[in-house]
Amino acid sequence: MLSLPEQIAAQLAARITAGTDAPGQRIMEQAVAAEFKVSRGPVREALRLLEKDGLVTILPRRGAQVTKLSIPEVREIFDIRIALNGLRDRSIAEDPERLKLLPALEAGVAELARLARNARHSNEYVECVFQLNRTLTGALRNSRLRAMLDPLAQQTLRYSRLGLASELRRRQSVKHWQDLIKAVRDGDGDRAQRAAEARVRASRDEAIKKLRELAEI
Amino acid sequence: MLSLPEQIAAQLAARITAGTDAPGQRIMEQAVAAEFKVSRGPVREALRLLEKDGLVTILPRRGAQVTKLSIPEVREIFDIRIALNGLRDRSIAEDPERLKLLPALEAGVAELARLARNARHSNEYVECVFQLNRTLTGALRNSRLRAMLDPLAQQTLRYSRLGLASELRRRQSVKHWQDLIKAVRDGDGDRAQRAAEARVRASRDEAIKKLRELAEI
DNA sequence: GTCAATAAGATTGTTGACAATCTGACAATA
DNA sequence: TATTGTCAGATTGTCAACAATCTTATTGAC
Repeated sequence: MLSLPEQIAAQLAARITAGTDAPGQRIMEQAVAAEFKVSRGPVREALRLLEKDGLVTILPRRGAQVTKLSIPEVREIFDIRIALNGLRDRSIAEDPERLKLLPALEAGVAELARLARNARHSNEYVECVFQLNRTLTGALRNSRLRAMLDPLAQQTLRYSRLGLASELRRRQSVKHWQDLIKAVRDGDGDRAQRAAEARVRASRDEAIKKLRELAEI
Repeated sequence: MLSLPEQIAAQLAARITAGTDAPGQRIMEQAVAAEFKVSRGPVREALRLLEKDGLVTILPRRGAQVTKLSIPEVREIFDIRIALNGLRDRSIAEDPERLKLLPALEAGVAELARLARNARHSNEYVECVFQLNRTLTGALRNSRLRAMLDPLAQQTLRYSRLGLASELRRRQSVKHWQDLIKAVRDGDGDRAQRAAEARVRASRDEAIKKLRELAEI
């Protein structure tokens, strides 16, 4: 069961990733406390949890605001994801029990391939990628890497939902996922790492290109 | 100026990295509050800060304890450091303003080389490595990577102080640092990343070997 | 008209008390 | 003897009020 602060954090996180709460918007303890019918204590803690995930920024004596993401910051997040997803997928591929994961991965990638072919399924596609990543991250033995990856995945969700990936890009991405599956099946950590890095790197370049276009308008 | 929770967290962190507070030891809010002559609120927040750094583990309804580090967990921390230090040093080497850093780096590595030659300077050596890492991490433009590296550096300090590095290992490490400096001077991100990865990887293998020996006794 | 000083209001930081939950010991039962 | 139930003490979780600080609007001087 989730603690009170965790419940509050989860609800606020959903709003932020969905875009209901816009970047830069202030979040006041009092207001949230009133809304959830609790005192400010748990709300304070919920905001600290969200800060850990990078979804809000806490300014001393000035409260919390929904984190604004500049292009260099988005780039930095992607660069970190390249490094850590590479490590994650290498660990998975070298795990003796990796074969248990394969059915779920294969099903996820097959679904992904289906969704990638139709531009209208943009939201489902994004959701499917998120779930695939969750499957992999959840399979990690030790939890420190997972604790670092989860916030990054949530951050990524924030702008993935803007529909930044072109159809060409999505097909390329499916290819990378298939490479990864093969590497996991063979227990080839090097190849798994390279496939993950290539995938996130391509994702980064596409996202930044799109964000630049958006910024010019 | 540091906030009250930050001050408390800093003092507790110092005790933990110094080993005064042993792994597994419970930390009770009441006791800490009494010691620092504050109420439990700021102490609570300080413990949350330490949890973010991985120095304490918070168990629901059971308070905080100094994080215990198993060998697989230490290995995981090193693996993450390989990935993120690689990214860090690549970013530094590709930064147009990297040349400003060189004097400080060169001085630090010269000092390191001096300390590496004498086994008695083990503590100073560890401290010098820590400072070199701080110099590099502090030079990062964006802060998210820094926010991830700082806790890892602090964790590393916990077992570096056990004197795990042999003299041979330290000389090898100096070599890696020198490679890094050259790569930074040349603006060669690839080489900087490889040097960093090699350094931390060697550090990991040595530390794990030593920990296994310690575990057997 | 612009800028700085000031004061009122709003918001976060801290406190101490109360409520909910957990731990460990002891006793009752099979 | 082993297991389960209960109880007291200890500890964390939550709350509401107070203090410290910041923001904003207003006033006055230049």
